[in-house]
Amino acid sequence: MSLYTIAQASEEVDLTPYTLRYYEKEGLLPNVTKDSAGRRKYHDDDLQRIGFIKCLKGTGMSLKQIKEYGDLYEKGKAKFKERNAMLEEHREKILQEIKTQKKYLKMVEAKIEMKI
Amino acid sequence: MSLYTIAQASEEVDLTPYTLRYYEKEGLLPNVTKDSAGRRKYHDDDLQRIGFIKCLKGTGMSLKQIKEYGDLYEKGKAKFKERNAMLEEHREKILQEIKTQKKYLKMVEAKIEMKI
DNA sequence: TCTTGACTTAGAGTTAACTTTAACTGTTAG
DNA sequence: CTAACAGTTAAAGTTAACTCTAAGTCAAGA
Repeated sequence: MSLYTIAQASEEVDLTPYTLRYYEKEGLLPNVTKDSAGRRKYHDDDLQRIGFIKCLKGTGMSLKQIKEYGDLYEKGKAKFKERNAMLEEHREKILQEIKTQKKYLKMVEAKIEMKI
Repeated sequence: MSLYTIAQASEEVDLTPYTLRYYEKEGLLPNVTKDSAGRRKYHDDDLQRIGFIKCLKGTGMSLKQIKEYGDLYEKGKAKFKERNAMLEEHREKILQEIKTQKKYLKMVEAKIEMKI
């Protein structure tokens, strides 16, 4: 299968239909098409894009920034540099965040071991 | 020094005075005292507690849950088991989150390397 | 044909976590 | 003594990211 209704796409990417429509309204999913009755049809490309949106969001990027990234993506090669710079900056943020999480993990473990 | 005004405490823990008052209102800081003029005085204990709140919050625990944990903490030894169970569950959540972050990091790095 | 159910829209409502405002009080420097 | 300042309170406002409602459309099955 390579076309999905909103319910199927929703299932596939584990986001509610509400959220998918919201992302689209916010301009994060510019390529979702509609059938003759006006119902959304999601393509594999759309699902991949949603997967990457979830990745960016899950690592703390705001929807606003994700839209900026997506907008650059839409402009193709012309904006490749700018787009990759965003990703590289974000990569650093993730690395930093993992470090912080590890530090916090140690704090929680210390508290567990404290037994008071 | 071992007593801090709200401004000093705020500086120390890197949260605004607004946030400190808000945390207190939400019951997360039950031991902050006031001087004769009604102004808050933060003790080292309070700062430590705020530090641990930041740890829990930074690893995705909601203020509501943090309050629950704090409330158990206030009950001392009586609630030690329950409290530690919370921490151990949270520990698993952090471990899972670190895994997810690493997966997402790989996705971002793959996208950077893609050069398209 | 009727009705059921999944979709559509615009716009309102919700939640968490702050953040600010307004009106006020007590402390301190000149 | 007084002006500036740092604090106080209750309550309203803000923001991000959903989440839901209401009113309507369309296709498919009994």
